[in-house]
Order: sequence, then structure tokens, then C-alpha cells
Amino acid sequence: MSTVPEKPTLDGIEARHSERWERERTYAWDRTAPRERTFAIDTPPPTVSGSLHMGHVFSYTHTDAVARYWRMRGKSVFYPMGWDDNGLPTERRVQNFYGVSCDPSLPYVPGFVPPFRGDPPKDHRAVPVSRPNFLELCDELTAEDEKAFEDLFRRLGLSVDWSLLYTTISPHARRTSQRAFLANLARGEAYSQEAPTLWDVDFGTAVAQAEIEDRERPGAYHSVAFHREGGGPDVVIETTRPELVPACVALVAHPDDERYRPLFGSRVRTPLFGVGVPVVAHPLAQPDKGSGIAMCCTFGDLTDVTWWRELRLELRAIVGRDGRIVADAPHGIEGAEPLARWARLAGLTVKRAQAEIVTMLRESGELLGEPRAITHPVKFYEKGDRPLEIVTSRQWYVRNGGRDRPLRDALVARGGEMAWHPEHMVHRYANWVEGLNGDWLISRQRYFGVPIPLWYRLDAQGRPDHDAPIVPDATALPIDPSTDVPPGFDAAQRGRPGGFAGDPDVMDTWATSSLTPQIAGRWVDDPDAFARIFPMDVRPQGHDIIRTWLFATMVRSHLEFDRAPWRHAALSGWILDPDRKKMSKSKGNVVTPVQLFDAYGSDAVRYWAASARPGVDTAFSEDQMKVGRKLATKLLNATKFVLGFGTAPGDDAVADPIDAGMLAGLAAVVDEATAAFADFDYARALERTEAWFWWFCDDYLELVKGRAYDDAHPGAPSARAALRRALGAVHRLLAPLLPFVTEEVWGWWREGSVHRAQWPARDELLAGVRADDDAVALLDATCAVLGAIRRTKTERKVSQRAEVARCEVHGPADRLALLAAHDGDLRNAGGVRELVYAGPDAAGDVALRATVTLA
RNA sequence: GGGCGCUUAGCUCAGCUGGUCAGAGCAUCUCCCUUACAAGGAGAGGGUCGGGGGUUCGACUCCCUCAGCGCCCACCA
Repeated sequence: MSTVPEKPTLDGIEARHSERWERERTYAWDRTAPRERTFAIDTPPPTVSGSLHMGHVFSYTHTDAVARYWRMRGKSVFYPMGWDDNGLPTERRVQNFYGVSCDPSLPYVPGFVPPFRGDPPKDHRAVPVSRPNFLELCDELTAEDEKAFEDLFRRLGLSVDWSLLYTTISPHARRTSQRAFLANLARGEAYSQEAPTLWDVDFGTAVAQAEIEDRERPGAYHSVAFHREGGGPDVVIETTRPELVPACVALVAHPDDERYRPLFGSRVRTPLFGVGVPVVAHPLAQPDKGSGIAMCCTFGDLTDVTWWRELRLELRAIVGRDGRIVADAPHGIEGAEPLARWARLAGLTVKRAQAEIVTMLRESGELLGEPRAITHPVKFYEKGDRPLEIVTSRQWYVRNGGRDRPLRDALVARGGEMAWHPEHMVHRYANWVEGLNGDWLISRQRYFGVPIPLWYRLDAQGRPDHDAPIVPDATALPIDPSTDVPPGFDAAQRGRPGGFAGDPDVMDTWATSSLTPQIAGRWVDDPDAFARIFPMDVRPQGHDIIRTWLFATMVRSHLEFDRAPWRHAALSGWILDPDRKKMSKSKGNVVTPVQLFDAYGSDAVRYWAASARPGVDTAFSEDQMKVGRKLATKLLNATKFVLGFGTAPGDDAVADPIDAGMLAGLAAVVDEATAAFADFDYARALERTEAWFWWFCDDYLELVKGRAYDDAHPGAPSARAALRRALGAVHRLLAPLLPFVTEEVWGWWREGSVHRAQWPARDELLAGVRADDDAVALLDATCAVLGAIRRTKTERKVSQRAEVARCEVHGPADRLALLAAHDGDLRNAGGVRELVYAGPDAAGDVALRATVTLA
């Protein structure tokens, strides 16, 4: 406990109290607490690929407020932090930062020094480095970023237990991730399959449905003529991707389409290449789209995949994994002229190939009319720059209900078992699960991730046997199959016929981050700890990743534990620019969190964040931070003032009805704030507490300060005691929201941290106090008359200090009687010489009214 | 095309289960250096609660419908 300073200030309180909290382990999770006394939070691990922004400050503040509330309610709060440092965003940042690229075929170079450390020149060509070297650089850069992240979160005042810190690339996370994957594999929930998948040609990896987004892109319809075998008029199709003509394997129309029904079963020849393809019927074909008959290529879009699969069409793949037309013409393209045309396409990017093929179609006369420009949605990897292609490759999948109705229904039902905040977010979840169109593709052809922990036997020809992977021993995890050797083999057999090969892929980052409860709770190596935190109380996160992180976590938990991983999901909103546009990082003028902490103080920034109701998109507002700073300053000053009255030891009786009325009002606020916090509504708790506190300062404090000052006044002890009770409650009510200033003022008169103090309660506030309706009515009436007096003084443009010669109060007799018996504070605060109670006025109006005559 | 949310003073928003609300903060204007705080205090002005219809004794609050804004999803050749 320190003493009340002469000149209270907010300066420096963040550093002082952060340091103290760390030293005293104020926020340590009590690992011995049973599950029912624990409040467990599945903190979102921010992606380590740059810097934290106001969106993080915003949402993490919300969670922290709730964490602090439950801690004060006596819960052992499990509040970990994690860094999501594995995955593509990190790789991309490492490439850009050091000017390197990963080439797994290169050997490790000990002591490798990257060409740059930040901002390579634009014309720099990435230096290829080995996979181990690349991973070292990833580790190095993420370590730096993570330090900055931690500093920022500490400055923000997050009450996380930093000893629980985890990273998603750590050995522990890799072990957990591989263990969970192997469990999925053992139960048949994970499987590999050679199939067409969406592919990002720049990143060179498959991507999952959840990571795809549509973008509006310019395109054009091209009318292209196909020639009927056996004569007859050409069949005209319209396509936005004429470059895929050589990949065409069929024309498809709707079974009921009279125009094309006669053609079903016949064959046509493709333009330019003269490849014979069938005309077939399928209900997915839309008669009103284009000419009503579509060219099915392998593969232009997901509909093509469906047609190809369901109609058992040929495979004629022409786009390579690099996004270029492959060198060798697909089967069916033969003869001098077609092959000459193919030669003009081979090696071109898809975009260039389109231009070339349009030229050729013009030359051959098979392009009818000119292309007609349109804008249409095109599928992109959400982090990618070029449209996705579809290529056939072997990938690993985890069942998620996308191909399995019962599982899908079960997962939807799981969502219904949880409480969602706000409630309507459950629709996003259900909507997504209902719309799944395939299992979860978890393998990625990347490097900085958790390896798929499998090897494959190679047959005499050196071909891998994918049907019976070699599984590592559980105790050996984590493993890297590209360097570790499977049991029963030796290193020399790697890649040799009769030997083995490691799975070359890593798991998607969501495949690991979907296990945050298991990672943070130490599922694999501390089952006792895990049992104390699982299922967790709340998953806080942004609503944009319901379909990814939330759903993926649900899938893993459902499959592994047959239950939802949390009881609540709390979805936070977005930060918008002051002009209500989604805040973009690309704008150069974005203010950094640290600048705002410096300018207004952490509590003030938190105040802004906590003012937004859960799940609501919110405008960035420095004005709101200024208001928060005012509140913090007010708390300093009011506390200093109240504590300055002093108190006699043991004299804590609240006897005066004015004081009792005040405490009754505060008790109601405590009830409201408590209910609000329990419902994750930190904003309502703040709003109610704040509004009451300003009333407390402006009305109650003004009303009783004269009495509290006056040692000779018999009501002084009651006022002082009530003021201190109220103050103690306000400090604690605001502690979850403004942790620094409340800790500061609490320290002036109480032992220990306010953040470990017990949450205020009605009974505690009103113990021994006669807080009946009369007390509340009296205080109410007193404030009403005081208000009338103030209004008069303001209207007359005199100081509030000016004396009132006479104040005549009209109103119901019972009210007046209450007032008459206890009007000392009113006389004092209003400067009233003569106070007259006149009963109801002439008109019989029962409303309380005061006629004020100034001196 | 499907789903969801929003539309209340100039601005940002509260108004939970229909009958003290038409409210708060910011901004604007006026006044007050009052013995915690001028990084303060006391007041004022300002809205037919998006439009229309309905249920009801009575709706910002319930139902229907229309419009605008925003978000999510979608197999869109």
C-alpha cells in the first residue's frame, strides 16, 4: 500500500503496475484448481506475420475484461497466449524480409547469412536456400516479432498468464498436432486421395475450401464452334476460358433441354484440335446460361470436376502446377496441325495462352463474333494473387461432414450446444457447415509447418505405397519424415526402391491451430492439467474465422472427445475507419497502438474498445479515448478527495438515509454489472458503472462533502463510511476495464492487487445499512431540488456558489416530509438560507418542484 | 440465389422480455476559476425513433411488407 500522492497522475502507471503484476504473478493460473473453479479461455493466437494493429487491441481487450471479472469472482483463470507462427503468412514474411526463397532440394548451409534483413531492393531476386536454412530464418524472425507482440499485449494490460505461452511451431505444438492427426488416421477420419483440387499456382500448394474467396474480375464470353461428327450445324458454346479448349472432354447440357436432347450420345470435334468428345446430359448444366450447353474441361471449375467424376469422363489436364500450359499435348491431340497449335501454347501462362488461343480461333474462323466483356466472380486463395487452378494431386483430408450427412448434422448440433455471443452468430456457423462440399484438405506443399508424420514404402520400381503409410511411434513425436527415418529402415534406404520416402507435405496451419485447447492445455503430456481446463469456457475470436478456426476446432474436438470444445463462443466485431469503411492496413495513415497508448494511456484505449458492444463493428475513435482518459483522471481525483476525509478506526456505520440511498443505487449497479459480465457484455457493465460514477461525483459527492468535511457534524462518520464503501466498489467494478488506474488508486488505501480482490456484491455494500425505499426516495428528491437550484443559478448566470435566499418546494406530502426531516445536505450544498415545504401546488400537481429565489 | 445484421438527436451509439423515457457521450451554444479535479463544474438547444400497413386500450420496443447500408455463404460455363 502506498499513500495518496499530492498530485495524482496517470503517467507511468502502465510500466509500474505491469512490472508488479509480473513480479507477484498476479494472473497466474492455479493449476491445482478443479475444473468447476476454473475459467478457461481459448485465446486466439495471433498470426506472426507483421505487427499487431488496433483490431487486436480491440478484441483482446474484450476478452481480458471478462477474464478479469471471473478472476475477481474467485475463479482460477486459465488465460494463455499463443503465437501462430507456422504457416504461409510467416513464410511469405520471411521471404520478403530476408530476400530468400525455400528450395528443399538444396543442402543445409551452416552459418548461412541472409542477403538482407528487411526491405530488400525491388529488383532483388530471391536467393534460394535449403529447407533447414529457411526454417532457421523463420524461427529467427518470428522470435523477434513475438517479442514485439508480447510487449504490446503487456502494455495493453492483458491479464494473461505468460508462463502458459505457446507457439504453433514449437516441438510441443508439433507433437500435439501430429498426435491428433495420427489419432484421426487410426480412426479412419484422415485419409489421402489423388484427386483434383484447387491449387494456388504462386504458392504452389493446394488450398482448402475455407480459404477460398470469390473476387470480381473482368472476363469475356467467347462463342466457340464445335463440329458435329457426321455432319450438321456446329454446336456453339460460350466460355470465359477459351484457353481450356484443348482440355475439353465433353459438352454438357441439361437433360431436359429440348435444343440439345437430340445430340446426347453423339460426338463433336473440338475447334483447333479436332479432338472428339461426347455430348452428354447433366442436371447441373443451366439452360439459361450462355448458349445452354457448356464445355467441360479438366478442369476449369468445380462444376467440371463434378461432371468429370459423375459422368466418368476422360482426363485431359493441360495446366501445370506452375500455372503454365504443360509441355506435352494431352492424348487425343494429334496430327501436324493440332500439334503445331499446341506448340504455340505450351509453356505459356494461362493468361497468355488465352490471348494466343483467341488469335488462333480467329484465324480458323471458329470464334463466332467478338468476345463480350463481363465481370464475374473468380475463385482465389484468400492470400493469393492469381486465380486458382484445379490440378490433380495426392492430398490428405480429414472428414468434416462435407461428404457425410450424419457427421455434418452432428457438427451442426454441436454448434447448437454452445452459447454464442452475439446469438445470431450461430447462423454463420450452421450456414457454413451446411454448405460444405467436401472434406477438409489439410496437406500443403509448403515448408514452415507441421510435417505430415508419415512415410511410405517404396516398391521395386521406387513407387510409394500410399495405402499403407508407415506410422511413427507416439513417443517419437514430433518427427520430420524428411529427415527422420522410420522404424525398421536405415537412412540409406531413403528414396531407394524397396526403401521408403517421407511424406513431403506439411499440414495446413488450421490443422494445428484447430488444436489450441489441446496445445495450451497440454493434452499430450499433462492429462491432469488438460482435464482441469477442458472443455474450455470460452472461445473468443473474430466472426470472419468462424468457418476456419472455430469450425476446425469443433471438428477436431468432436472427433477426438465427442463434445464441443467450449461452452461459449464470443465473436468480436471489426474496427472501421472513422468513415465507417473497413480499416485497411494498406492505408499509410493508420495509427499504431503504441502511439495511442502514449497519447491517451492504455486504460483510455481499453475504454474505447470496451465501449463497443460484443460483436458489433466499431468505428475507430480517438474522441472515445479522450473520454476514457477523462474517466481515469476523474477516478484519481475522486479517490484522492474521498480518502482525504479520513475515517475513525472501526467507525464504518452508514446511518444517514442519504448515504443509504446512495449505496442502494450502487447495489443495483453492481447487480447489473455482474449480470452483464456473466453474459460477456463488458460494454454494458462499463456503461452502467461509468454513468453511476459520474453521478456519484457530480451529485452525491457535492451533496455530502460539506458534511464529510465537518468533524463536528454528527453525520460525518456516516458520509465518510459510505463514500469509502462506494469507492471500494467502484474501484473493483472498473478494474476489469481500466486495470491500471484502478490498481493505482486501490493501492492508495488497500493491500494487495485490486485484480485479486473479491468482486463487489450487494450484501457487502448494504451490510448494516437501512437502504429502504424511503432512503432512495429521499436521495432522489434531494437531487431533484438541488438540480432546480443549480438550474436557477445557471440561468441567472451566477456562480453555483451563490446563496439562495429562499427555496420553496412543492410536491407530495410524504416526499416533503422525508425531505424536511433530512435536508441538511441540501441546504449545505445548495447554499440555501430558507427552505420551505409548501405541499402540492395550487393546481394539485404532485410532481416535485422547487421555486428558487436567489439572494 | 440463400442466410444474417443494421437503419433512434449533427456524429457514435443505449434503449433487455410492449404503457416514466424519446435517452447518453461527443459536437454546438450559454454560464461558473465553487475549498478533488478548469485534463473541471452547472445548464440549454436539437429527433414525427428508415417508409407503409397490421396486432393492441397503448409500439422505438411484436407481426407483415418495402427501401437503403453492411456482412457471410453459393456448383455464376
